[in-house]
Amino acid sequence: MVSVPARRKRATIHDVAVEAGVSRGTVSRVVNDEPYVSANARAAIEAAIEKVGYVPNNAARSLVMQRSQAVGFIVHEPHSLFLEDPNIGDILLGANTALSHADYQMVCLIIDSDRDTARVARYLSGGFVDGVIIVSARQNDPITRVVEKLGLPTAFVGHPPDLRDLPFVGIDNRTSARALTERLLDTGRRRVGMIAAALDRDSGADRLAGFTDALGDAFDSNLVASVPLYAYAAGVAGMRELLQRSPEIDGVFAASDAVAAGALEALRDAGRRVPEDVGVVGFDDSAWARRTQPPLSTVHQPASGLGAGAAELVLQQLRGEATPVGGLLLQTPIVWRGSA
Amino acid sequence: MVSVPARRKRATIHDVAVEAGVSRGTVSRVVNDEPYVSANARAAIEAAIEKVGYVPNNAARSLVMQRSQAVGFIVHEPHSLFLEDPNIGDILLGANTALSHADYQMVCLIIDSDRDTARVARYLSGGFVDGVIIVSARQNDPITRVVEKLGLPTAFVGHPPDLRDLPFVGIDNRTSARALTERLLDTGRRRVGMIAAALDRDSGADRLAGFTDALGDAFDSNLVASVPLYAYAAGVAGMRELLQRSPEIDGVFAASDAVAAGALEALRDAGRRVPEDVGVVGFDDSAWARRTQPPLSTVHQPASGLGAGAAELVLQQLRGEATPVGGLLLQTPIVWRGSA
DNA sequence: GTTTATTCTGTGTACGTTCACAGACTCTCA
DNA sequence: TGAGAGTCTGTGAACGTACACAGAATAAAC
Repeated sequence: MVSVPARRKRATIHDVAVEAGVSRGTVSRVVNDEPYVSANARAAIEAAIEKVGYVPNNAARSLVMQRSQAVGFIVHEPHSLFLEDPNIGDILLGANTALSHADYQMVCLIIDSDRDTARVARYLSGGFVDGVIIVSARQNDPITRVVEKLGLPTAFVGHPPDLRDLPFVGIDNRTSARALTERLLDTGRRRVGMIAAALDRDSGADRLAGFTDALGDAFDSNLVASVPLYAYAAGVAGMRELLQRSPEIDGVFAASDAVAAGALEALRDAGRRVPEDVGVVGFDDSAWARRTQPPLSTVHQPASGLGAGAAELVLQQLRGEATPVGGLLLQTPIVWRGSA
Repeated sequence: MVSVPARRKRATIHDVAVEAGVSRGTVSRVVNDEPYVSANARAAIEAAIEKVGYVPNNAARSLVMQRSQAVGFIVHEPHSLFLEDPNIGDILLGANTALSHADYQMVCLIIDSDRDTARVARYLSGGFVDGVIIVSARQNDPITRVVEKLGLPTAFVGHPPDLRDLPFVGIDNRTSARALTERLLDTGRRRVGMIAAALDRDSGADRLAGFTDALGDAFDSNLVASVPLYAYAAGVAGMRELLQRSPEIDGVFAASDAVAAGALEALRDAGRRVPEDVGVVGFDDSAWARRTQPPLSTVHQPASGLGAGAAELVLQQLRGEATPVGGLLLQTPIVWRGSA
């Protein structure tokens, strides 16, 4: 007669205790690396753990410890953005690496509809996570409110404009834009313009401010075209506008790589050579940057660093440490390629 | 004197019971939508839940139910792939959507080093997840072995060559390649070649097989160039080789969009016009396809469908249902753009 | 040899659920 | 009226762990 190979029950701390001839408490102390365990007992318990194949039950541990050892990673974007924004994948990876290093698990929470919002809010209230990382929060975001009400340790990647006092990690758009523009000026360009984009966002406004900083007295508002989005088509339109207004233009700072790629097309159409006639720089070091002809000089987004930084900010709070006020601003190295 | 705003304790099922004047059991029945609850009691309990802000504690529930309501999403790739492969993000999204619809949570487990392998193996053994979705498993993968040993419900996105009997979801590379090639032939091309890539992978071999199927007797091995990787540079090299061997070539099936983009460059260098002189088709419908000049005709990868399919496969096993043998092969629509 | 400190160990309780069981209350029908 | 079926409700376990506490063993000091 063949016995049914019933799903073998997992070994508990009690099984280990019996096997090693000690009590639950002592096993618990060994498992949690606490002092006051004799060498004998420790050896016996370690052997017993190995023998019965013991792995601590997380649910039981969570229940008694009142924490889950998990951190939520909330992305509040339409699905399509995951495709378009190559950074989100790297942010996720960076956060995941930092969290797992600290023995925390990362749970992906993706919000794409109002139904999702409710589900995630419920999830957060359920104590499933000890903290959250929020990517691209919206202004007056319901999730942000839930998190605030629960007092959950939080870190934002990029910060919502209405919540300057919560911990966040971002890049210093203004300083980076300034450095990039200065480098462009150093190559001998005389008439440098900018295609500014998304001025309703912090990032867009700060990049323009950095450009203005770099030009100082030489700033000429006639050399700035403003487009609504960080998009290819917007770049084409913005460049045409600049060419019309200032045909003698010889340098362009595009607010993003996609915008820069569009600018390249408009310049090509207008018969200008890049970089000979006009130098072009982008921002983001996205996939665009390496695929344009010539490849773009741009500013590298330290995406995985952003993720790791946000994770670290959450972990700090979890450990009860203070977080830096005003957020964490990351360095953004300039990548010089062929376009300027 | 100001009282310390102590972290407010979460309401338990017991609090609800007291508030509603019933017992824990009855509340549990309402929460879990079980029958045999009077209308009175139900109303009182629902009001009480609202009032005390009760949300079930997952750890306690997991402990007694012996399950976690979570599914692991395992990606076994170097970090860089997350950047390069736009599909992984969509697969993740598709899986996440399907799982959360069934009230399961998705936990991201990314393996990038041997240390990660050990960590994830330990995690899986810890009963943190009820099932797993594995993306791009390797041959003889230690994680696959752990999963098998634990008898964890599993689904692969794309299947490792050595595990044909486990549930998987993939695309029908062969049929898709055949359909694409036939369509290319239908446009009147006489000498159609292929840049085959990654023949050591299922996908690469199947795409070549589909090409061969479509050509039938007209197949000419002289018109096939084989390159090691799905990469741009490989596409350039492959196309040069084909042009040298068969200068009269007027159609090319590139094994991926990246390869096709490389082929486009090689054709441009050789002074051939696309699509007038040579028709080019790619595979994947990746970001490349829309950025080349002209944009590529290609086969669309139903990435989010793959994720959703894998999730469904795991959920089926979780419900105790049978899974389709031989895996799930998804339809791949042809996207006809300017390159052929 | 007694006291005192130090190291080690076992036990009971609590965490917040679900589930099986037993009992109470309503109906219906003979 | 009483038996039986169907509906509803409360109670006591159990899940596997951490932690506080009490107590035993050992070592050190007088």
